[in-house]
Amino acid sequence: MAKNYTFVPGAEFPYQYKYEHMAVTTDCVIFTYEERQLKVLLVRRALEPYRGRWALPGGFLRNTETAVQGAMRELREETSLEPSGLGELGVFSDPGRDPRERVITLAWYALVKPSKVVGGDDAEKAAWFPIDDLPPLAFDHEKILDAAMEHLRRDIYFQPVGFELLDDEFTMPDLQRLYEIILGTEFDRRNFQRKMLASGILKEYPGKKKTPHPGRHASLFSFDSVRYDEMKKEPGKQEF
Amino acid sequence: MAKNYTFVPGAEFPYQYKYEHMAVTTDCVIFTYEERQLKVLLVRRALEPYRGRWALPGGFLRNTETAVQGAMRELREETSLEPSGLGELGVFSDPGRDPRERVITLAWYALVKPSKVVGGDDAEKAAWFPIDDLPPLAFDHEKILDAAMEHLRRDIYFQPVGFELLDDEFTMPDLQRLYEIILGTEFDRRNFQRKMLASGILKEYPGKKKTPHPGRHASLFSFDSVRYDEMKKEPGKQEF
DNA sequence: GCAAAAGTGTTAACCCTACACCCATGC
DNA sequence: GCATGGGTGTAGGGTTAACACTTTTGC
Repeated sequence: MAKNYTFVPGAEFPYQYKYEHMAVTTDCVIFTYEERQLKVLLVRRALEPYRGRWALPGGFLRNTETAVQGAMRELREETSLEPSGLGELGVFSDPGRDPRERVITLAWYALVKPSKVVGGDDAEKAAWFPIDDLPPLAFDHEKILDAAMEHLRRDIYFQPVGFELLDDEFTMPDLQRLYEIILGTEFDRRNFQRKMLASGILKEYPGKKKTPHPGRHASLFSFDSVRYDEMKKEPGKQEF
Repeated sequence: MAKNYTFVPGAEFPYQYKYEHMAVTTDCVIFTYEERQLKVLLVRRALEPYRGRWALPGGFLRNTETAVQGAMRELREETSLEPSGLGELGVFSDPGRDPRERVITLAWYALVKPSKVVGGDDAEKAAWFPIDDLPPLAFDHEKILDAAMEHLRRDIYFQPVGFELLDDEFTMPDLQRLYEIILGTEFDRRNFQRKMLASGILKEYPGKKKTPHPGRHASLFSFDSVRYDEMKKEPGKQEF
């Protein structure tokens, strides 16, 4: 079969194809939960267009990597973060969404524990922003973020996403507030606790958490991953 | 800003770019439900690679259209079908999935009523196959189909997908069998009917359906889209 | 008449909801 | 001691799940 592309080193336009090809980028929406707030990781753009604006970490996909690998690489390069996996978010393909030329963006999302949050050394390059207090973003990244929030709201019914956003040990009120923020609702304390414990994926963790405010200290729990893996094998719809 | 691509008409490789670009295609998984079977629409490939094999309808994305528009166009060109909308399925980006060169495929899916099923005129070019009796497929299209089935199973909880797969009038046993096939489970006849009627999105339709087999004839129902639109506006998790 | 499929109603178990009281802690 | 927040138990309502008998139809 005849090759339908060629590479001409040194040419002004060295990547040459028989058929129309496209620029493809990946972007990542990385959430964490810290200080009772849902936060998202942004990077400051060093190049035009939108130079100086905050944007989702991401960049051009290389020809030898899968989309997930590309998203992971860009994320590592720009923020030193390496989540355990990326969930598929969607395709953003509006022909006018990038002023330079038509760019297809493959969006991904991940949840990380606050303990993995990058330090403040390069706060001018990468920083966490509360989801309800964001700076203006580059491109159509607001739209991508909206899609990510919607995915998060849907996933929380089927996967124990709460535990990927919290530190290894957490209190029941912390977990509850996280659910309330993501879903935009409120739960009864007692019913929430009962349902969570009944699901069987929590185990008690010795000790109490000191709170900075008055009131009884809350007990600590941790996510029982062994139990969860067993449950995943069993059939049936699972909710958390 | 300097242009980072150019077009050289007549050249062997007329599409030339400053940076690496990629071939992007769209593929569609179109389901219907007919003769008590879930079926999927396939087209026979006229060109290499995989010439003569059955494949999902799809093709190269053009630079002026969104991914959905491209998927719709290819679907129309290859199968004369125009579903009301396409749902996002995912990105297939394994570098080796196309033998010609690296191709990113954006996959979509839709549900159509059997009344829209294309006739047998060009059965050699496009045809419906039962989901559990498929010919060998081109590329990684089996993988795309698996992803589509999984999406269908998830969507059926939140959207009344059953009614997009059935004709305007249908019987309760038909609807039940459809749910059972998609979810791979069995339901109690009486409980299924009660739950469906309680959801309020069905209305009775005059007449009975003659069955080809012995047994009492089943009453007909239709989907109450007015009622459904009202319910969509109301808050709360809806299941069907 | 007989087998196959569809229509209908009742009961018990379970789950979810709403709600009240007590306990530990900081100030 | 008092305000704040956390831990626990229980009763009622609603939903789901299990189950049997009757009716209509083709052969």
